[in-house]
Amino acid sequence: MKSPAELTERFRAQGLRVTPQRQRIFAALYDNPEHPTAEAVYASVSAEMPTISLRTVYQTLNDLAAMGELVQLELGTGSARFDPNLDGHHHLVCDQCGKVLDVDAEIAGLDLPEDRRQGFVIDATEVVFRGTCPQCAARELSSSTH
Amino acid sequence: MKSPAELTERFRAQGLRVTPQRQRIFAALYDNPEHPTAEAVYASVSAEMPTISLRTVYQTLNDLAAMGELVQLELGTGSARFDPNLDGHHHLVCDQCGKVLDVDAEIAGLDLPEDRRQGFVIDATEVVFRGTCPQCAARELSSSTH
DNA sequence: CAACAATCTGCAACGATTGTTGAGTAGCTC
DNA sequence: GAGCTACTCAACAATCGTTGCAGATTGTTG
Repeated sequence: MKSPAELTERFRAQGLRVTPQRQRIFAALYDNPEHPTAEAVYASVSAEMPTISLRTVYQTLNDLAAMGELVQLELGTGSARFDPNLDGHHHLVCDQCGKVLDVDAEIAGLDLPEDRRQGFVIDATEVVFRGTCPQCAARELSSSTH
Repeated sequence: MKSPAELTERFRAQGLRVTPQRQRIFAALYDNPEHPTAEAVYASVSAEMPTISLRTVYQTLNDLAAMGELVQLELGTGSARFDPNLDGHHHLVCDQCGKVLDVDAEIAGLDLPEDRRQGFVIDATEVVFRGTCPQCAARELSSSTH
């Protein structure tokens, strides 16, 4: 994702204001480009700015998503996750704990032939690999041998 | 998905009872193998059995999902959708209206190489094509020329 | 610096789903 | 067909993630 400075410019260019809250959110996303939930971003920013509201975090994340500066993922893990990585890529999702990791591999043949699109205009193609992460697998193992 | 008669057997085999409510739900899914939400199934069954409760529909759909007789899809469309089609297949999702269609095409090369799995045990691979369905595209067009 | 509009916050509300309770109904087995 | 027990219903509450709202606050522009 863009640097906080670049995002600041983009916000101004759109007539959006650059508040301290937003700057902290930019920084939090830039420092920690995982797939945070809104709650996670809130927790991170709250540490430095205890008065910020969760509402503001949602607001800013939505603004960023609307501008295409991050992607909102809906992976059925309960809450939305925001992905600052804009390069086309795919995800590994742990069904146990909801963890999301990026897949570092090209996946070929993802183009849906015209005659299979049923009239849809396709904007994005996502591949989700669901399974169990190493930590959860270990936890399962230890509880079953117990 | 299995026929109502087969589901009846499977329920009995599991020690679950086969009530008229459940039978109607089986039939509704069998007749109309779209990707209904719980609410949609409820609406469909309510037409014939006005006293059925949404609670019962959720219960039965969850039972079916637990038995593997249908798949619960989480596509970020607000509510869960239940997919009676058990063959490995993929989905077209309309970002505007939330409609979900099956993709009738094999997609090759979906195997994630061992060295890209980051320790995950992969159970399932889903491909989601997101875009705009013909109806929503038409609606957009007519409202913009207006 | 003043003024205006955008933003922030705290709280209430929302939609989807599940828990609970208790009373009534009715599968299923013998 | 009787009895056990699962199931259903209804009504309501609660949960969780997210968004709407009102009033106070504050970037930003001239």
